[in-house]
Amino acid sequence: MQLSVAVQALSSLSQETRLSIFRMLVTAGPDGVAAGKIAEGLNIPSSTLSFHLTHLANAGLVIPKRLNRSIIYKANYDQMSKLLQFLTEDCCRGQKEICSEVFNGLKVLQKKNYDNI
Amino acid sequence: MQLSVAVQALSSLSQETRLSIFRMLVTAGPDGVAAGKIAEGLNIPSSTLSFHLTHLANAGLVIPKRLNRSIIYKANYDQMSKLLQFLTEDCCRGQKEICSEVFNGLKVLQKKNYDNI
DNA sequence: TTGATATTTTTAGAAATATAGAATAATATA
DNA sequence: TATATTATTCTATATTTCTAAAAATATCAA
Repeated sequence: MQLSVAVQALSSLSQETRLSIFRMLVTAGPDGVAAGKIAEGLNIPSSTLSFHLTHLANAGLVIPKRLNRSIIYKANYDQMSKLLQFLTEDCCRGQKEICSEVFNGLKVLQKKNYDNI
Repeated sequence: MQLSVAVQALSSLSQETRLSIFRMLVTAGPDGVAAGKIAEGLNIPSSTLSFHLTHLANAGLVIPKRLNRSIIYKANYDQMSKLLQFLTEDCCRGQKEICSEVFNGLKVLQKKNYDNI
């Protein structure tokens, strides 16, 4: 992932409403969440939400798909994975002082949950 | 790490100049880099640099320390570690589709370099 | 204490971002 | 076709962020 692309993704996540949207979509999983349900859950006007969803979609972090009258948004796991790889490997160069806790944390999640890692 | 703190850290890294500064400081390691050297390396005016260094310091991502006439900046490994933990564990909930590549990437770095992980 | 060096703070203007109401578009249903 | 539903785009306004020159501060050395 290029620096400029990473900046765009980071910029998208560096806003409380958008980070909350992304977290909601990760939690929701592959089914995604309709725009209206997101707006309801976060209690924000639809036009404000739409602005943020467009931002996230431009950064490649979410993917919209129309289903009847709704538009379903899903977290783009692949793009987030690439951002995390950029941060750990490219930006932090795998430095043990930075990455060992992350590594250990993921190892624990791996043991806890067969669905993870 | 709280959501609002994560947002502040992400916001700090979501700007090309600041991300470049942080990468330079990670690469430099524990010795850090003097403000003047950073400005020289990135070819930016000192006042502009100072603005960005203050931003990074407020986000806890860098730590300044005066040494004679210079001010040496170091990457704060601990804060970056916490941000990465927030992103992988709290935000992405350790989802295998997002985190397995990160996990594998760090495992490879672990094997390659005794200094890492 | 004067001058040189290193950096920050102040300041101001330009640019980008965020918010939300109103208008518009797409889809579904009676 | 008329109406309701769902969401986006347009628009205006408010706010924040970025840039960099100018002024101020801190340190050191002669």
